[in-house]
This record gives sequence, C-alpha cells and structure tokens, in this order.
Amino acid sequence: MSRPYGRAMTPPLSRDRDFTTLGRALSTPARSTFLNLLMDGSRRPAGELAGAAGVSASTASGHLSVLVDAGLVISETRGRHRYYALAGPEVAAALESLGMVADAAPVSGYRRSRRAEYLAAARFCYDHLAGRLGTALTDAWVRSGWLAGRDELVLTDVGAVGLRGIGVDVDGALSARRPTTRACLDWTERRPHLAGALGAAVGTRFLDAGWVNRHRSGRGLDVTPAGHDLLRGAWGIDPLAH
Amino acid sequence: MSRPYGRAMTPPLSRDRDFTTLGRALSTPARSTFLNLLMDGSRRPAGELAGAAGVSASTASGHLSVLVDAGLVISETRGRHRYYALAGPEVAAALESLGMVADAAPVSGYRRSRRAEYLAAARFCYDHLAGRLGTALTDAWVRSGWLAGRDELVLTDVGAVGLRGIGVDVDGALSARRPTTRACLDWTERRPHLAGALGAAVGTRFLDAGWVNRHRSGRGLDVTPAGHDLLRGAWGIDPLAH
DNA sequence: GCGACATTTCGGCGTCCACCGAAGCGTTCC
DNA sequence: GGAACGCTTCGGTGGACGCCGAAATGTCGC
Repeated sequence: MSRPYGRAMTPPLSRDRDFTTLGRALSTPARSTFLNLLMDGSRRPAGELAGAAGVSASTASGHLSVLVDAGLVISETRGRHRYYALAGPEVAAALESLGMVADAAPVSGYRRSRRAEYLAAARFCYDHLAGRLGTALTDAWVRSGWLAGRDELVLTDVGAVGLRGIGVDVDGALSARRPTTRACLDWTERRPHLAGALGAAVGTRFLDAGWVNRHRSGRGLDVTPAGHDLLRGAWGIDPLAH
Repeated sequence: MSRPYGRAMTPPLSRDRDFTTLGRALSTPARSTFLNLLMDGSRRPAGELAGAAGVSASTASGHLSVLVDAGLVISETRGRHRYYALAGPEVAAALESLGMVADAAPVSGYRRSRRAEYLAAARFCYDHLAGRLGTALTDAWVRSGWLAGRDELVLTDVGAVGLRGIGVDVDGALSARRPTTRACLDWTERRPHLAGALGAAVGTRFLDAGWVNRHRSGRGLDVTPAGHDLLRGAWGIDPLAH
C-alpha cells in the first residue's frame, strides 16, 4: 500500500485552523489580482475581472469558483452578468492584515508608482476610508476628543454628537451587529484608521454628501472641492499634502 | 511565441499587494500544521516540527525554508539544532484573522474534540492570553473600568493602577514600539481579547507569577490553584466553567 | 579525531493544477 | 424566434511541486 504523496494521511495533532484552502485560494497571481480589485468593497462581473487579470474567461471562471469555495468571495447573478464581491468585512480585514505581512516581504518599490501614490492619498478599504485621508481623519478625531485611545479607537460622547452633526448615521452604527469601531492598520501609512460599523457609516456619509467621489477605475477616491472645504475648515486637514 | 502558462506576463493593473507568496506558504497541510504549532509564540526545532506534521526531516526542511522565504517564520541556529518561530506579532495577528475566515468555511466540528476543548479554555495566542480565560479577563476588566470600549480596548488610568497592582509591567508596555493595546478577535470565542504590548505584558506576568503554566505539548495553558484563587477572588472568574 | 545526531541538499517520482479553446447554457435585444 | 453576448463546463497539455531516501554538511560528546 503506497501513499505516494497527496494529502497528509492523518491530521497529526488536532484539528487546528486549516489554512490550506485559504492559502491555495491566495496562491496564484490571477486570484490575487481579483482580490485586490475587490478589496474596495466593489462588485464586479466575471468578465471585467478576467480582463483585468489578463486571463481567458474560462480560466477566470475557474479561479472565481475557487475563491467562492474558500469562502472569500460571494457571487450574485444579475441578468446575464455574474457579479463577484468579497464575502464580508472579516475577509477584508484578514486580507488587510495579510497585506501588512506581505509588505514586509521584499516587494517594496511600491510607493514609487504614480498610481500607487494616487491610492495612497485616499481610497476605500472595503467599506471605510483609508490612505492618508483615512489616517488623517482618524488622527484629527482623536485630537479633538471624538475618538479615545492611541492605537485602539473608541467613540466618545462628544464624538457621537460631532459625527451626528456632519450627518453620519451614528445610531445605525451603534446598533449594527458588527463591532462599532475597529482600528484597521493602514497598509500604506502603517498607522491605524477607523473601521468597523462606524467607519462604514462615515464612508457612506462622505460618498452621499459628495465630499469624495469614487474614481472611475474603482479603487481610489477623489476629494471634491466641497470635501476639501470641510476637511480644511473643520479639522485643518489637507489630504493632498504629503 | 507561446506562453504556455507560468506566471502572468504583466501585472495587469498595478503592483497591489501580492498574496501569491504568502498564499503558497499557507497552502499545504504540513506548513499549516507548522504555523499552528508556532502560533503560541514558541520556538521549536525542525525535527519536532517534522514529527508533528508526520513528514520526513527533509520534507520538513523544505517546507520551513518556504515559510522563511515568505517572511512568516524566522530561524535561529543553536548548536546542532535549528529553532523556528513566527516572525513577529503581525504574523500572528494575520494568521489569527485568517483563522476567523477559515472558521466560517465548512471546517466545523472543531469544538467537539477533547483537545480542542482544552485549548478553548486557555491558551497562548502568540504572546497573550486567549481562549475563555483571555476573553473572560478582558470582559472583567472592561466591567471594572480598567479597559474602555466595547469592541476596542483602551487602558484607563484606573486600569493602569490596577494592573500595576498585580505586577504587570504597564510602563514597559506603554513605552514599547508596538501598539499598547489591540483587540484580538478570539478564534474560539469569537469575541475580542486583549492583545498588543499590554496583552503580552499581562501574559508574561501570569506565567512569571505562576498563575498559569504552559502545558507540556506547547499550546494550551493550565491554570494553577494560585491562579484560580486570583481569578475568582479579584474578578469572580471561573475559567473552567463552560 | 571519530562516531552519533540534527538538519539540509540532491535526485527522482508522480500528482496536481493553471492554462487555453471549444462547446454548452442561459439572458438580452431586436 | 434568432443572433449576440456573458459565463461556465469540458478535454487536453505541460510545468510546478510535495513526497521520499540517500548523501552531504555541520555540531556535539568523548
């Protein structure tokens, strides 16, 4: 009886977390590209993803079902399109923290590219603001006592009033099932920015109020003139400054 | 000119985070086992890891260099042994958050096993207390005002005094370069427990004071009688209760 | 120095899987 | 209803890689 190789015969010690499925899902360039594209919380049809990764439609289809099976991505059929998106905030959080590790690896040279600089200024991280805009806002709100904590972020009473004042759905965020606040380590800035239900509410408000616009390509945000006025006037932030 | 397959020819859009190296590193059962064994922050020689994963020494050696190349693991030569350990807290954090996602996948059946139950009670998560002990302590400290925040955790002045009172090196933790507090989502309890520099300081103190002992096999902690007295007397915690 | 031991490197084997094009299925548009 | 279109399934190909045992490297004990 031979077991030339294949899967390990017995899970040696116990049924610890099994990273193999997730690892496989992350382990090819095409799938990595897909996940990067979806990390801003967008939903995209299979064809667009295939084109972006430079693989045929059939190949992309196979990759996407791997991602779905791994629980990283969900799909929704809409007419003759099929839209794919990250499965949830936990997935985005996991990828983000994984990105911190990957960053330490010899990828580097990243921040040089023009497009990267653009993303570093302002972008969506799944459903909340990130990049310099995200961290600057978070810092400003800590300074003004809206958030408490240096590394971790807790909403204060003053902060609740202040955020309601600019139209953020604070009460919706407080009653949401996911954590109200979460400190998401910013991958370009390497410092925390506000995430969680409140982070999402802030992101929604910034979009709805027209203070930022999604850039056409999906990732990356443009800060509108109205947004600039608010940021500078209310908290002295200039998101274009390096 | 044919490009049968291999690596994608051009990274299509930009040099986003590249998950492929990391993914490959996670994608085999043996490497997953290694990482699980090292997640308690221990350093282990190659031979022990090989035995635990049920592979030959040569196979294990190959796997370990993959993990080192991916930046997940570091090695230290000590005499004729070579010890391996996780590369840092970020790696542990990334694996932990990845474990949350993996958990949602159809692994399940996990908490049934006896050994799993043992781990669920009390264990080390890289360098801080986790499991029911970790979350119960965190909850108790939030209740008594030592930590602020429901989801995120911030040390209060009262908390600093209290922790100093039980011998925790609070000042060392405050001046450390890594974040003082971090909310680590507990993988068995699905609720946050205290991590970061302060979490590590607490873990160190619990070990040094003899309130918990590392179990021989590495993961998993035994709460000593002295530990029980402290937990019950000071905060009304019974870590054995389900 | 010379065996015992821990670990890595090397060579060879066999399976897995990423790739593509063609065909199949369902939706949309006219 | 028929053609165009988006996506998935199927079949076939070739390179990558996980496995092992044997040999090489390096350390410890005597």
